[in-house]
Amino acid sequence: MSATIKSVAEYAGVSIKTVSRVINNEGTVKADTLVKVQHAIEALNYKPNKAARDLAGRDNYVLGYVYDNPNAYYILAMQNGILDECRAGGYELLIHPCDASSQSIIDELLGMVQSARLAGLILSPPLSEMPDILGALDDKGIMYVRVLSGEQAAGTKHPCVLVNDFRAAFEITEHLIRQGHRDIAFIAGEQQHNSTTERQRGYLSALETYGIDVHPEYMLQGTYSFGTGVECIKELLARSDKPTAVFACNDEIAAGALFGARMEGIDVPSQLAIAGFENSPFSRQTFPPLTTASQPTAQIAQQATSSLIQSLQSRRRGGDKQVAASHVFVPELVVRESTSR
Amino acid sequence: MSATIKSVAEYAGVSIKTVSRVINNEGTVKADTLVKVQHAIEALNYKPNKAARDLAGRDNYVLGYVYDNPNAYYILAMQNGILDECRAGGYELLIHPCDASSQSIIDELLGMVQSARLAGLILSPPLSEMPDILGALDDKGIMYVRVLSGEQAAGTKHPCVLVNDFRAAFEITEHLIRQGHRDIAFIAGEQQHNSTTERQRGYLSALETYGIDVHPEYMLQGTYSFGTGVECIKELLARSDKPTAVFACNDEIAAGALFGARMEGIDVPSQLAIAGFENSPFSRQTFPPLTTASQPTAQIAQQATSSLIQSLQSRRRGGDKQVAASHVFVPELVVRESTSR
DNA sequence: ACATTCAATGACAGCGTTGTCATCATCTTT
DNA sequence: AAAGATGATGACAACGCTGTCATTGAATGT
Repeated sequence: MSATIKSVAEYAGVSIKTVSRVINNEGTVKADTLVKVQHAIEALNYKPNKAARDLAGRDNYVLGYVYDNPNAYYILAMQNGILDECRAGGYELLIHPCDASSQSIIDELLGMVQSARLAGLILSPPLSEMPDILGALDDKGIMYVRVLSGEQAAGTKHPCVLVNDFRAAFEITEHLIRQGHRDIAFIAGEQQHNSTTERQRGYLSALETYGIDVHPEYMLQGTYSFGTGVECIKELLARSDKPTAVFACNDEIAAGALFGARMEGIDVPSQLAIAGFENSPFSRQTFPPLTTASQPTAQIAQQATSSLIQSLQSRRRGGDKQVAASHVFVPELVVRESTSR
Repeated sequence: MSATIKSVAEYAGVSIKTVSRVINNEGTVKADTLVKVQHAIEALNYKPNKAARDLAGRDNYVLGYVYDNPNAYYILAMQNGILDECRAGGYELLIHPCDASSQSIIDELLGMVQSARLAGLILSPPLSEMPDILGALDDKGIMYVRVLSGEQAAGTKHPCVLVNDFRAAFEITEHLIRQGHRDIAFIAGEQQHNSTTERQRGYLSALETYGIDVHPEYMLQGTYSFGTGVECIKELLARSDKPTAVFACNDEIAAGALFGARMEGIDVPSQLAIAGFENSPFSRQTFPPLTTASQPTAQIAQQATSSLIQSLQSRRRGGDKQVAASHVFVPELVVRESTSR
């Protein structure tokens, strides 16, 4: 049927082990041998058999994506990005939704890694920000890559991909200020997500930069849900000193706030400006559409996955324990009608 | 580390081949031997090694989920249902988004099945309704299960799971009629989806049952998108004989219609009733929330997957070519405020 | 020139299953 | 009772790769 390592070896006139060295980038192959083998691989359109590699090697060519996040759009975008890179690198993906607040979450993850002999994990918030989990993985020598909120790499030996929520939140707040708003409320999601506190920091920093006093009563906190938006906006609009703008921690909260405002008979944007975060599809499907910040989730996922695969390869090659690279993405401001004057 | 077929065989005092027969349900094992082996498996907590099975067997323990559908909630719900069953049956899942209208779609699928040695495919609309694709798969002897719109099984040798869109659409239309509406518009999505025509049939059948004349100008057609809802509602509201109710083929269209109505200054539900279909999360996140029909997508996916796995097993056992079972689900009417009087 | 080291390569044994074919015990049939 | 058919089981190779260790040839040091 399809080419095997043996046929490639014969074609190139070397042993199968040398071909194995080439496909695994072991780096101990002479330059001209390397070329010969690569030619043979190309000529025969050889693809290593995953089952055989899994069976013979120490761990399987399978990565795990672990998440605890109700946001379907986010998950799907992450997943698609991960899948693209997995396919390119010959890996499979095991998808594992879980409950981060569960007592047994650590055992669950360790058990999963062991029983499926996973090569590595991709962690997105909030799991990527839980020291206990990371510590347990480190102890067992499990490879992983983290996607999380932050501005610069915390020097670990594991790669990570950062999303600069601080900066983006600053820009959204700045946008509202430039529209003339001074009474700007902030509705937060779960505090356990680092992105929540980062976005809050960005909000506060913008207020400070523009010399606007912080109004603690304007800062509310709930969950990343439509319901939180509805409740919080009601609370805000019940005040005698209503805010004129709201920055919600994500689009779902913002959509809820929009809904709530409308129920109270408040028009958006003329009486109240609302901004969200994430640029999820339904930020375009509200009336009016939401100003938000767009993060290239699929691209972030690709970057994370390819970093992980690279670490995996370098470890197999001999384990240079150097600090892994990290990448930073800054979400981009998207202005729509929910904040227009 | 963990138990292998060999350790189970020793423990049970049989050969490894007999253990293999047991775990594959080959059925040629004596009753008491069977019990012995099952005990051994339980005692040692034995799980067959997937890589070894893949390597030794004819095809891999991997199923493929192929889809062409922009609806994140639907896909994720399908996927979760499929994953649950896969895990239970020891299968992996390969996820493959694709473009159903592509010229090379058939080659793409066949190539994928061959190169990943997939055991079978799970097809959702519109792919599950394309005769060319099904024919090509049949020719190659590729196993698959279909999820599609319909009322009863088309007797094929492949299992299928049906969603009775006709019935549910009838009920939605009936609900509108009972609310006193007679001028009910219908906004369709892509005609290539069987569900579109089924829902349309249900709509027409309800009108007929209640002796209401069909008004062809009230029947519009577009895509399953927010934009279609916006455009179609504008067209409908521009008429002198405006409809008093709209049944949109899915929630996304309905949300667009709601949006469009509001832009035209029409209140929902007092001036116009709107119903959607699907019960996707954002049918709850519009103002007012949408009346819709709820289909248990994850459950449908589970049923489909377990049917497929069963077919696979029975084929391995000797290939009784009997007509495969099919299951029917009827989406359930969910009444919310967008149609209240 | 000779011993020593090191880089490059190969031979070969697994990895844990399934498929094929052979074997053996047990029924039927005549 | 002998022959054949049938059912249950086992021995063993094969699947395609990686890990280990041995071997080769060239470079280095003295």
